[in-house]
Amino acid sequence: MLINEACKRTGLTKKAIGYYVQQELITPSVSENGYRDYSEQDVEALNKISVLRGLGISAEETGRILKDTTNAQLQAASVRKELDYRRDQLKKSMLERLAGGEAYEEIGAQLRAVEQSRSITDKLLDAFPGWYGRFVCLHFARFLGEPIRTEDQKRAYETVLSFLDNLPDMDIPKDLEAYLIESTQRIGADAIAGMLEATKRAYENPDEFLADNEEMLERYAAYKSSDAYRNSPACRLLEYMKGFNSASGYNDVFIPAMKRLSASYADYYCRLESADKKLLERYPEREGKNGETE
Amino acid sequence: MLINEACKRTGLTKKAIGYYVQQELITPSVSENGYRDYSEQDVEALNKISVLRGLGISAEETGRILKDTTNAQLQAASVRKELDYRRDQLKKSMLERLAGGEAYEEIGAQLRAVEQSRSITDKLLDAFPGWYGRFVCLHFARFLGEPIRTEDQKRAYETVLSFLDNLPDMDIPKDLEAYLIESTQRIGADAIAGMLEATKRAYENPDEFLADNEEMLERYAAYKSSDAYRNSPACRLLEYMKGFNSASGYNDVFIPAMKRLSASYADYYCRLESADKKLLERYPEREGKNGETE
DNA sequence: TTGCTCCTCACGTCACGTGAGGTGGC
DNA sequence: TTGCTCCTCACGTCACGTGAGGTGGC
Repeated sequence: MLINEACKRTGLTKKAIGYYVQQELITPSVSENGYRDYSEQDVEALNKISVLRGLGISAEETGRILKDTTNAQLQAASVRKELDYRRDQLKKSMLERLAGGEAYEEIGAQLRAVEQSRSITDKLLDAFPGWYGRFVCLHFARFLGEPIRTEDQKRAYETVLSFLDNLPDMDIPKDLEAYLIESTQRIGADAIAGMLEATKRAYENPDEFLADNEEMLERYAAYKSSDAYRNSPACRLLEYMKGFNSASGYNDVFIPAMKRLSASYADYYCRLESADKKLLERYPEREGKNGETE
Repeated sequence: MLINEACKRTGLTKKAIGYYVQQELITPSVSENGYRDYSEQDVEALNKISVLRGLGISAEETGRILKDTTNAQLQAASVRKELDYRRDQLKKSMLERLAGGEAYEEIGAQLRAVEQSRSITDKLLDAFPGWYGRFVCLHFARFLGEPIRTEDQKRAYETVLSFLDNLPDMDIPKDLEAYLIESTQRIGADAIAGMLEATKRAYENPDEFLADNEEMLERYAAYKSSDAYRNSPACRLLEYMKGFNSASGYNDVFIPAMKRLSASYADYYCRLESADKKLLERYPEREGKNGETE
């Protein structure tokens, strides 16, 4: 079909469609007279593009999402938006307070904290693949709300940024990476937030958690020491990541810097350690369930 | 001071400052050698600009806010952001659902509803001055979440848009407009949302409301029939608006179209009418407390 | 021929970023 | 002279919008 019909069927303008063609989000065939011929698949893709663009996703990321057969890209976009959204929520309340008479300086300081948090979470999401990146990103986002006040925090912030900038590619074996992405492609931001909440309750009341979930923990411990687990990709992935976290400096550089940067993270880490100790007393064969993401 | 120092003191880049100078958000003096000389006031303004831009306000609107001695512009920006924020909240959940496997078509329909709601609230905010615009805007925003499904709704939507586009300037007498803006410049989006909530509770349970607030209503009725009220700018403003709402077609065109556009608004209107009737029975001298904004 | 569609430039928008090339002050 | 700062100008970015001018099909 010609462009006018494609416009009618998608609600897009000629210019917009032209732009997507130029950016190669779609590649309609060209007839002899030079007119472009849009197929049904093109229209379908254009409708998706229209929705994704309307949801605030860039043309480039839209392109990646359309090409992606897993939905890892869509999940990543969703997490990015989730974080954007939280930041906008904070910004909106800042504007509200500004309109209510609060000083520009105070708001400015909080605004800087928000931007700093953003650069860290953005880099985290890029640094780690698939669901793991989404998890780490949302996990640390919770501790990055405080403005930087001391010189030590500033240095810690710089350390974190340069660590993430220089982090080598994880280079997960292809089969394990495929396993990671496929097995977790349905786990969205909401589900991750729920898991983080559950973990939080667990480490805040470790005794209660141990009592309430005894059966589940028993089964988990049994599974962890079974042969089926030891041969599973999940186990190999975990081993691989532990290795990466030691070798890359994640454990020795990144985590300590995060503790210096964020008092709330330091506090969390401390509680987690003591909760983990209790868990180890009960189940000595396992070694730190949450240890992998600290 | 020279531009480099202005950069240090504000955290802005040379190019950004240059842009604000070009857009005349600040107008530093120029020395003989052609160098610009930034004053303390310029730095102060630049710091404000930096905050407002960081909060997502456009350079143009930032300029209006800086020039405005009342804070009507800042309040309007805050309301606009409040609505943006709500839309983004909806969009974020749509993206989440898309990532969770929901169909593009369904999400697309909801997205169109969001955009339609946006064009109406934007026009409302522009059409009415000061606090009144903010109030009307947030008021109607509550009823504009539903997608347009029928032809009749589509026509009603077009009617609403063209009504708002062709609405004549309210042309409030200068003294009344100044009164309106000044007396309400501290009422932000949060406060308005609270008032709308309270009104909602009142019309949903009119009997309870009448019983619980008897004293207040008595005083209000007494005030309304006092000479002090009749000579107040508040009274004249109300009279003026009633006249405008009759003459402009607000009552006869806009409100009926809104009822056809939004079932939830029609429902609200109906409840409001019956609640108002009860109020009139009790306090016959008054004529529709909420009538002014329907 | 007329009216409509398609095409390809080219320039505009918004809020800057990134040089290039030239000048001024120490 | 060197190194640093300031200036203006031009072009790039992102996702298109708005014509202009030319061609093609009925």
